[in-house]
Amino acid sequence: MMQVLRGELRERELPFTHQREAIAQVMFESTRHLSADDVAAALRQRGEHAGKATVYRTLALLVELGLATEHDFDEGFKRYETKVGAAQHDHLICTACGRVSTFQHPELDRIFAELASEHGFEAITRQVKVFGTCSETAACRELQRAYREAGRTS
Amino acid sequence: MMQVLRGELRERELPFTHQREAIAQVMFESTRHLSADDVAAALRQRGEHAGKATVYRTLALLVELGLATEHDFDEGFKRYETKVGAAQHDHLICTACGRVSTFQHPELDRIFAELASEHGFEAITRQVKVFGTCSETAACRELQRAYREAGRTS
DNA sequence: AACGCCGTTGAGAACCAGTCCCGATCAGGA
DNA sequence: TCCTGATCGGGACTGGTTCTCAACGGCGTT
Ligand SMILES: [Mn+2]
Ligand SMILES: [Mn+2]
Ligand SMILES: [Zn+2]
Ligand SMILES: [Zn+2]
Repeated sequence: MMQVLRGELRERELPFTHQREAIAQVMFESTRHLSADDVAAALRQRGEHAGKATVYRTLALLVELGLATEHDFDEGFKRYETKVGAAQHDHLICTACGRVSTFQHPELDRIFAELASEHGFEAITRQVKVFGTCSETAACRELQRAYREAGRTS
Repeated sequence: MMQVLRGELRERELPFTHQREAIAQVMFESTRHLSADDVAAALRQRGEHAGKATVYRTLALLVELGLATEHDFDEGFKRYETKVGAAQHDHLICTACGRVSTFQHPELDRIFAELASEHGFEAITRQVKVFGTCSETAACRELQRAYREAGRTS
């Protein structure tokens, strides 16, 4: 797993440093959406440390190498997610409780491929996010009801 | 057109101020994706003025009222776009030249409606963005070629 | 037309995620 | 082991956005 990173770095003649290894380790071992602070905290928890500039630089590098993706869930900061051994998926974000759930839809790949070729566009990445309210908590369900009623009358 | 704003504000018992009118005017008269600075500049050009706090507050209000949408095209700041008299659409963003083009796909609405009901989710807004390279300029087309070749070999 | 309530406005300070600086350190090939 | 160029990191800095709070202005009432 770490060999993937080693290989990508060697290919570009970039050094495989302790910090890059540790940060990649944190990313590869989690399936969650981690902020830069989350990564720094995870490092501390294993007795490692990296300056915040290095954390940001390395996360950007992992994205560049195709080993992670960057997300903005409208929280005021970015989150990162491993792409190693993970299926492509998109996100549903609950604006009430903040929960992020994922989905895969078999038709989306085809649709975006069609769109790109129609527009003479070479698609590299896509961001598909649906914001709304989930039904996990009573508060979220309450907001769902309120929103549906408002939609009917306005 | 301005009556739409007047009505939404009255309904919520919010005052219809000169600044809100001027900023909404700027938004409604443009079909482009405007930053807060763009809005302030457009105001200046018509001899009007609003403090930056007011610009941000009013843009957020227009989004809240359903009269505008907010976009993040990874430029480090947000952009806003009128929703009054505009068809729903999504965006293709060229990471080489920054151009943003739009598209509509007839199947997307159905797909997101299905997804939402499958997940017990009440969808309010969606953000669909495709990042890549367009074919508008020679530089963009050059990057398209480079990217396709890299994709074949890596 | 004047009054009064209360939300709005605006100049600037504050905030904060992310970037930059640059001297010390390190990876890794010779 | 040596050498060199890239990386690291603490802290300063940036810039978009939000906050503060006294002055102001809608707008319903009288
Ligand atoms: Mn995810
Ligand atoms: Mn648009
Ligand atoms: Zn929820
Ligand atoms: Zn382009």
